[in-house]
Amino acid sequence: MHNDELQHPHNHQACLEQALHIADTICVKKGVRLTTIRRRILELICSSHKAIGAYELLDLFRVEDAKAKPVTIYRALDFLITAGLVHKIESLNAFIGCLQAEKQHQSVILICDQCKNAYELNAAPVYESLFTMSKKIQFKPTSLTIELHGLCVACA
Amino acid sequence: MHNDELQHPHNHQACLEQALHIADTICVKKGVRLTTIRRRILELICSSHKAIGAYELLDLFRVEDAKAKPVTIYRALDFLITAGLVHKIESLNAFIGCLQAEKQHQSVILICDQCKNAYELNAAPVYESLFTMSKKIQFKPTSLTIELHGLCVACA
DNA sequence: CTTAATATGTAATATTATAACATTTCATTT
DNA sequence: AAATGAAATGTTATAATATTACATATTAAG
Ligand SMILES: [Zn+2]
Ligand SMILES: [Zn+2]
Ligand SMILES: [Zn+2]
Ligand SMILES: [Zn+2]
Repeated sequence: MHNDELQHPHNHQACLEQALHIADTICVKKGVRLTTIRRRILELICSSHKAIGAYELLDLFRVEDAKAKPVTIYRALDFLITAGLVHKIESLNAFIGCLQAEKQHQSVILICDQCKNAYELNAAPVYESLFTMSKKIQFKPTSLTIELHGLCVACA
Repeated sequence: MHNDELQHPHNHQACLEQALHIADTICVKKGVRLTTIRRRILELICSSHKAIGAYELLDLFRVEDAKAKPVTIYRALDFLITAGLVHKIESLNAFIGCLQAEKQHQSVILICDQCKNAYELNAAPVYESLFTMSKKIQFKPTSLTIELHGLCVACA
């Protein structure tokens, strides 16, 4: 999966399968359990590149499990985010699957406000620059959120 | 007001007065109305450098107007944010006053997760870098959120 | 003063997220 | 295989954040 594929039609079935396969591998490696529920919710999130909200996810999940509750979704999200398989987009209160969870990455999220597709772009120099700046003022960084809204090439 | 003042004791009364004065000026220049409510809410936000939530703000505002409702706060926030006088910190669902509203600025927000102080640091090169990246993939940026969490020098 | 636009009041509700405690499932030890 | 303890899930309730809709009041302009 390359970044540019996300802006164009692509074989998304393969894209999804890869994400799930990587998730399996990572969870085995980390010794954590990608249970049926967790895996299914990851699958729902990765079923497109659009950012999806927790309650949208709940609606989808309820197709199979009519009496699922919000906390089911939030627990799975918590697990998936901690495992690095999903990212929260703070400015949307929505979630996307990570397509490069297997490797350490320093990414920014680009969000098309028209089509809602969101994807990560590697931006190591940006992180470098920010960490250098914070070092100068003796600020100890722990986590960084970078979200760029706009219009993708397809929607512009 | 210099950035480093925010990490150290400073004359915050002057800091607050300056923020309100700049707000007055900007609203006159823009031909918008900084009403009593709006100005008071800005004053409450700027009463410290800690990020403050809408309902915290409501509690403070209710000391003077016992029957104020959430929408009063959200309307004022909407106005103040549009005017560039306040920024929302997406990763906290909280708000801070902007100390450089009079000039165009490209800033990142540094948030100390211990003391909750949050302040803006100019980071034009970071914006440059991100805009260059997005240009390459023909993404048209409209807005950018950069929030760096960590520990400030006082809390480390 | 009248008018139209803007701001505020008021009530209800939508959306996002977590707390608390019971029960079940799973892996490990005996 | 049974006992144990930890992790996951079920269930109910509620907290926290934010908006909609419509009525009334205030303001600026003609
Ligand atoms: Zn990622
Ligand atoms: Zn788009
Ligand atoms: Zn100050
Ligand atoms: Zn600012």
